[in-house]
Amino acid sequence: MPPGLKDVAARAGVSIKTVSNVVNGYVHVAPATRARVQAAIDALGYVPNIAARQLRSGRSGVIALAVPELQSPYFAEIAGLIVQAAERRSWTVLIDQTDGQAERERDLVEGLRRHAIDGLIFSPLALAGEELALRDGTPMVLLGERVWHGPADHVAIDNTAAAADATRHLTALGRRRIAAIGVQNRPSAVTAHQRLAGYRAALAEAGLPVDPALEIPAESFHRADGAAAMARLLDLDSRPDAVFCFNDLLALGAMRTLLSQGLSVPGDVAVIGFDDIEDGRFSTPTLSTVAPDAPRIAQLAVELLAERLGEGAAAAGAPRELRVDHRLVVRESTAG
Amino acid sequence: MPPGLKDVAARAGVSIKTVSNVVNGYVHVAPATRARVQAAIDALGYVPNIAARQLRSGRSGVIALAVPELQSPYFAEIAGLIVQAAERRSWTVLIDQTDGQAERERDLVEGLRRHAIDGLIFSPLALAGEELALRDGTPMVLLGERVWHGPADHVAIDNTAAAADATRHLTALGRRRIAAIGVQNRPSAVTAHQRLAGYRAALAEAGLPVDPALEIPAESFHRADGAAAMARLLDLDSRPDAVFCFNDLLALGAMRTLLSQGLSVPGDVAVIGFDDIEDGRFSTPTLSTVAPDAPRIAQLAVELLAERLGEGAAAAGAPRELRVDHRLVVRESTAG
DNA sequence: GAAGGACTATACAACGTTGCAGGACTTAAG
DNA sequence: CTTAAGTCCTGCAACGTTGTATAGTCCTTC
Repeated sequence: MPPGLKDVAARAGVSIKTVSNVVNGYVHVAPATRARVQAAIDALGYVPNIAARQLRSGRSGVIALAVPELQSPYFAEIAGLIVQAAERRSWTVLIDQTDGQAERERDLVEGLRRHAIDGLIFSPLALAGEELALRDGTPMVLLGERVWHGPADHVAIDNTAAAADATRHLTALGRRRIAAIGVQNRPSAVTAHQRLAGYRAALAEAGLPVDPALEIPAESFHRADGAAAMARLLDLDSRPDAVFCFNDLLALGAMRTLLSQGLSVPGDVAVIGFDDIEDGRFSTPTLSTVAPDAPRIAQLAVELLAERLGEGAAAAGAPRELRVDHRLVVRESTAG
Repeated sequence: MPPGLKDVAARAGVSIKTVSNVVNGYVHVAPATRARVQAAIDALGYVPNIAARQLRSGRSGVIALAVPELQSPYFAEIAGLIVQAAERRSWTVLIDQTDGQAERERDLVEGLRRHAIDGLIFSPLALAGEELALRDGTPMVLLGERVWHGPADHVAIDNTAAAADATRHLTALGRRRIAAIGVQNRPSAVTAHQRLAGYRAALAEAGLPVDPALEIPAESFHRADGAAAMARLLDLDSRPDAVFCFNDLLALGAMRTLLSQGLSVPGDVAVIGFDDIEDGRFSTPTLSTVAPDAPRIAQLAVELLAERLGEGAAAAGAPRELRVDHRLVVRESTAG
């Protein structure tokens, strides 16, 4: 029903291939012919059929982005930024939610969509290591720490250093009983492991003991988990005077528990989070946090993919691991 | 490079079409043949090529969802729900951010992707009315109030009634100077118009005057806009004792300004929002709001699209407009 | 014992596009 | 004047899939 090259060609009185050449900006087309073809294109409202183009060329112009969940502000922000970065290369981004389920992550890597996408930007939660190696030739960029050594590029901040920075900020304020919220034991929870490591390192640096009772696990990284974890901390004989939460949502949940118990933040307990989501800039009190350079993460992820998709040279190089900066953002929840 | 029907057929010693029949679950295939073909499929790791399938059938199995911005929790939630609903029909959702720019909305409706998607769920911000009529045969479902009378289905809550409910809640608490934040004059800002209408209706109902000084505009519906609008209200000679914000982000921003000025919520000023995003359940104080039945909106939108995509009958019916329920959620920001 | 139907499998064409090979013509170089 | 190079355009084949048409086999049923 919609017009194809054939219809345009008929109207302009040229061959199908010539129309194709005009559409693709091939140089050796006489200006007069080009104009005539263009007029026909405009008149008919011709739009190239992507499916046919892809079938022919193998490229779809679509990259997939797989994140655990869009509802989480951090991932929503990253997604938005990646869409913008991809747009500059006129790529379309197909966003997938894995809900952190291994099965869905696997489906994505192996599954139906394999032909439909040129590349994949993946923020794995459940899958770790070699399981991801299943993927065939399609280039993949992983967001987050390097969890395996297959042929995929990585873009991440230095989680351990960043967590240490956050914790060090608390020790510098003179806090002595500093809790951590967000510990996860699953082997694939690399991010949590590294933030825990950074936390412990900063404690050691300040000569403070590591107290297992202050390291609170969290099933997932949502406000409710943070609220529940804080409640557990308040049940302790001697409650902490500061908390480092492995992300901002946990921190917001923790603050909610503190404030609803009549405690003051940062008076009684200082709270610091991780991610610098917008919520933390408008909460009461505003939330101190560690801000990863999210725009840069997005930009680099897309660039790495573009290199892999580029012709020859860079396409086959060794997997790369790129570090992105982070910075400490001090707000009311830890400020004097 | 990846195996096709041809390769599977060769390995199983059958025709290409027979493999196709097995893949598509055609009934009249002898069990033995089916098993042999399936074995070949598994052995080769065959995955159907969607592009070819689409080229042949005209259907891509992809629907597009266009929202103003993913960063906004309400849209992120809707997007997540729609992805889930679409998954049950094994559709893939292509999420587009329009950033509320007319041009991007237009591109989407007319543009390149026209062939690539079977249907479109659209939450328009900048475009109104007949401009959307440009779209050819592709079915479209609009989220939000009916802004035109072209051939598209609509799914929305009754914004006017919901806004009146929120405002009525404030009058019932005995508040007399009730402000509104989020007024927009653009003709396409239908949602804002209707919430304003509901607000005014509830004031009238309570015998309160409409005071233009209390109707504060907002460029967009983000926390920063809410914070700025609240600051303007606090500059008034006599400040309001309650605020109805047209969404929760505005409300969170407004609360931030109030609390940072040392005012109490709801003691000095009661605040109510709209959307029931998660942030409001963990803010301090927790935020009263109007909760649209988002899961139902998502479900209906996908169902309507499915009907239009279905064979014959329902596909060509008159455009429908579906109402979804909402309910008032009272939390600390308005509770005694 | 013949006619009809259900079952099983195949071949061919087509979807809309682009790469390749090549033809016809023009201009520049020797 | 011949050859080479450049320009402009065209036809054919192929990408991987599925709908239609067809044909052979086997089982009913009268």
